[in-house]
Amino acid sequence: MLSKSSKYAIRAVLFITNNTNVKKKMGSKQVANALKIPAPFLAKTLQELTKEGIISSIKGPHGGFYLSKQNGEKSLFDIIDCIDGVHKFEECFLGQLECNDQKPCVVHHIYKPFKNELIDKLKTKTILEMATEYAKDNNLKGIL
Amino acid sequence: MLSKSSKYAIRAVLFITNNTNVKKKMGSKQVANALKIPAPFLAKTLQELTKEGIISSIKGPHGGFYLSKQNGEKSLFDIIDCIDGVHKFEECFLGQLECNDQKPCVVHHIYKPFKNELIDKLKTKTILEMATEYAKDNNLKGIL
DNA sequence: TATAAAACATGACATAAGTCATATAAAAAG
DNA sequence: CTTTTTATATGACTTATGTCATGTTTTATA
Repeated sequence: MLSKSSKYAIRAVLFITNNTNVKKKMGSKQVANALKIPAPFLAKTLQELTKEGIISSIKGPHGGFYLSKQNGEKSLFDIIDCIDGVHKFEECFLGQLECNDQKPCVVHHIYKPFKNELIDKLKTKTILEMATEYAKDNNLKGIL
Repeated sequence: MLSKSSKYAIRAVLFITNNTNVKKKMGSKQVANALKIPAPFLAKTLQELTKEGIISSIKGPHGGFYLSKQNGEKSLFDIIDCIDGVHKFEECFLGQLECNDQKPCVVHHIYKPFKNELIDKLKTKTILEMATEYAKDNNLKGIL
């Protein structure tokens, strides 16, 4: 469903959220290592996110990527929109051109509520909230 | 999530189920036209399904693809297994190497029940049952 | 038995997705 | 003001997926 780029982006942003602040930035290679993601590929992705204002970056020594307060108010949906575009969620699970309550594909009534719940969470929760939830569910203590 | 091939295959098999029998077969081009699927591509896919015994075919004039009684007892999961392989369903929605109840990704608890319900339906219901359900939900009368 | 209709088989081509490499620009630090 | 560190920008390369084209085999039918 999501492209690898989007998946990488989401995981990277959550990681950056939980491990940086304005004082303590992080290079793309560090993130790539921690998440086992190909480094040059992630670098490009992080740049796109920076351009869209979803994360922040500073060049030069002790530079790197970090999350500003403003950045934290964005949503994971914004990330997907930035990388893949939104249409990902509008397609029928089985690829039917038309698929709705009147002309449903054979898994429509299973897929629809999942999709709605998913989109709702991705849109409603902020990046900061998501990162906090992640840290809690995985028993991570504070900032690294 | 599913590849285009799998989606094409599932839709084609359901269509064939509802529109053929041993006496009345159907060419791959007809199916392709009806479903707006690229014809030569579908032809290849239908051949793979035939080889796996998921659908049946007869060569020569008035030949074509059709569903035998035996074929109808297979499941949509068998189709996916044949085309994509099963691992499609084993991956984390966000691509984490490890993702389970102890170390969940941020949408794990939304994705998991959906996946379970989906797999259960795809495995449990026969092709024939699925095709019947489809026809009913879409108000299709009998065989074409 | 010759012809035609269809599946079958193979492979070439196109496109997109993902990966990697190189060069440039900015900024901190000495 | 030079060096070093890091982001930024660009593009080449690889792989997988999807699309299309060609020829071969089988079988009904005339």
